[in-house]
Amino acid sequence: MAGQHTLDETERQVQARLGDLQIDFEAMAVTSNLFRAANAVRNYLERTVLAEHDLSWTAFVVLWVVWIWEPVESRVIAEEGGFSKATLTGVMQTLEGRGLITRTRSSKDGRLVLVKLTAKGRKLMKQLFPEFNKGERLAVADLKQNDLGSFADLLRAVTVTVESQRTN
Amino acid sequence: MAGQHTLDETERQVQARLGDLQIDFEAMAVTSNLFRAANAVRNYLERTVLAEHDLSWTAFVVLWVVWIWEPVESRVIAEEGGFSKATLTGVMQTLEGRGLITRTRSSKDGRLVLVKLTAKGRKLMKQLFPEFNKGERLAVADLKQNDLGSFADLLRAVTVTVESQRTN
DNA sequence: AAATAATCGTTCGGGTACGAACAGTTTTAA
DNA sequence: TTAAAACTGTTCGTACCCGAACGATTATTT
Repeated sequence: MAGQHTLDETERQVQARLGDLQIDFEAMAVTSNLFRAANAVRNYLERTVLAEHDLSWTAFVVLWVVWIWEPVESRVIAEEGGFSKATLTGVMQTLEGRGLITRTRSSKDGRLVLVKLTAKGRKLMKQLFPEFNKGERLAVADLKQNDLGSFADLLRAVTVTVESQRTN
Repeated sequence: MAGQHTLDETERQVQARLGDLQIDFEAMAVTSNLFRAANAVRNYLERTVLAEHDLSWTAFVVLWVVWIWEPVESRVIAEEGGFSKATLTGVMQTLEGRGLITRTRSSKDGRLVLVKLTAKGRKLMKQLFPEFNKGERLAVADLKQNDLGSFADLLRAVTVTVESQRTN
């Protein structure tokens, strides 16, 4: 477990520093555990499944999105993966250099770049994704099967709420 | 919303590429939504509350842990925050340069470094944390109050499961 | 006491990660 | 049909972020 301190102890310390200011400790617990969990799962999968294929988390997500939806515009990859276009450019340069994807400018709309997997990329994903999914299964192994659906729904609700706040 | 495609459509595409290979789609949905949610919340809070104080997410987490538990060893900060010692060193150098924390080598154990907030750091956190918590509250605003506790428990369970897998 | 092992924080190298500014393309206004 | 606005992907600068290797310190063996 990451934290050594109990939740109660943490709450006491926060109140000691803020006096009687109202703090929503349940919201605090959700966000802090959200990050701990996401980080833990990411680091675990990067160290095990992905390290064997010399891939970062983001590189894998890019490959996965392209694998499922190719040919696909850069913009869509960034949205689906949840990272910025700037980040995506760098990651795709790496993947293109390793011969896993190709980028071609669209003839319909000169602003768009269409991304596809190479044969090498497809072969990699066909082997890698089942291994990756095995890791995902392991990450939720201690949860009741019955909870998984509502768990995913809660996570989705957080995403929707927060993204509706975007100024754009 | 980040993804434009439905869950069903995604599952169909995956199966089309893997034939009859068994895939745990519920586990897949949990991890993918876990990251989407964590990323969305992080980016939102970085763009709003933290940007006003010119702080990154990680820098804030470091300040928060130190604020609550000072004086505290580097090792504990990395554990509580869920990032590596290497990452921590860089972030703390930034924070020390901005006069928000101090680092002193322990006299009891020459390997340890003890971290504290400066007066400036404490003043910052006293103002910043309530703002930050308001953002956290907003992120879970659309969830039923009744679900928050079990949601945090599910997240914690994932962390525990994954971290028990560490080879160490 | 001397050798060995364990622990801690830093450094190093490479790969993300972001917002802002940019150039090129397409769409919309006037 | 020009001019203005919107959109896409890249570049730039700065800051993370990690594992591995390292030097320093402390604990454990023998």
